[in-house]
Amino acid sequence: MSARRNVGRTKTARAVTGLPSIVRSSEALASIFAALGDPTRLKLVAVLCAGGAFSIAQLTANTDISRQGVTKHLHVLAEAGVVRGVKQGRERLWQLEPAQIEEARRTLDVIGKQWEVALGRLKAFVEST
Amino acid sequence: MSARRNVGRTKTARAVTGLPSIVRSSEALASIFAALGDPTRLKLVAVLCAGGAFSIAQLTANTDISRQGVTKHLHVLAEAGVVRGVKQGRERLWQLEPAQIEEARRTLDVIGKQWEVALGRLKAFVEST
DNA sequence: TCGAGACGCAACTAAATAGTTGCATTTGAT
DNA sequence: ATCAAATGCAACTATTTAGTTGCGTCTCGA
Repeated sequence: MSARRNVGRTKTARAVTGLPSIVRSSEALASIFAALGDPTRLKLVAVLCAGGAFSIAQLTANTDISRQGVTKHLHVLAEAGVVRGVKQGRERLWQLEPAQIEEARRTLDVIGKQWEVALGRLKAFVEST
Repeated sequence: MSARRNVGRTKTARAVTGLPSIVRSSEALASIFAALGDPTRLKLVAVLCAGGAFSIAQLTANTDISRQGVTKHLHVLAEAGVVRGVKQGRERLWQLEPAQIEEARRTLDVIGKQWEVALGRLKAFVEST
């Protein structure tokens, strides 16, 4: 796979040196966003953020898909660390893992702030004629 | 598509009535998260959040994939409203659309806060024996 | 004007994903 | 002991997606 990569390369858009931990471990971060990037999973998270621990059967009742479908989505969320399931008797109870949500939020915060700062610099530069 | 939905339905995990605009328009929101849910696209966003406007050729120079691959990713980001491209001469310059980023951040904020509140209630309930 | 740089479009491939069905396993309650 | 509830596991299908190649178009500059 991959031959003749970078068709049309030019001057390289470096100059973006100070990017924090966004780029590093972008794999894990992207997996968090990807986990949230599906309507069904987003609804599951919305239900779970009520703070309780719900069984698969309970969570299935809110969706239009089969129990096994919900199970798959839960595993995707768990893989990304957004959610955690604990076996309790004959059912498995799922709950949010807020740390990962928090990390994603922080990332978006950084992106937004960087953008603001950059806009500020640009404005200052334009006005410094 | 879909036959025998909701296999194993039980009591329905309602009781989650006050969920704000997270569930509503979950399609659009999910598309934002999905757009960020890919390492290549996350890196593109990281570069763009430096505040400048970069051409496709420039952005391609930072990745391991072809120019057309980058173009596709940019279109995914644009579809989600995360990014915007403006034609300028013979090149198209892409820049961030911080409003969407902000909306995603706010959503994660709400989720986290709801979780905290719910945990607080749970703790209070447990201690109110 | 004409060549090269930057891009757009279309077709195609391979892999991932969402969703299903069917059946086996565990466990609580009668 | 036994039945039903709740889940787990595996195979399978269809759609989406990431990435490619090839070629055509537009536009700047010598």
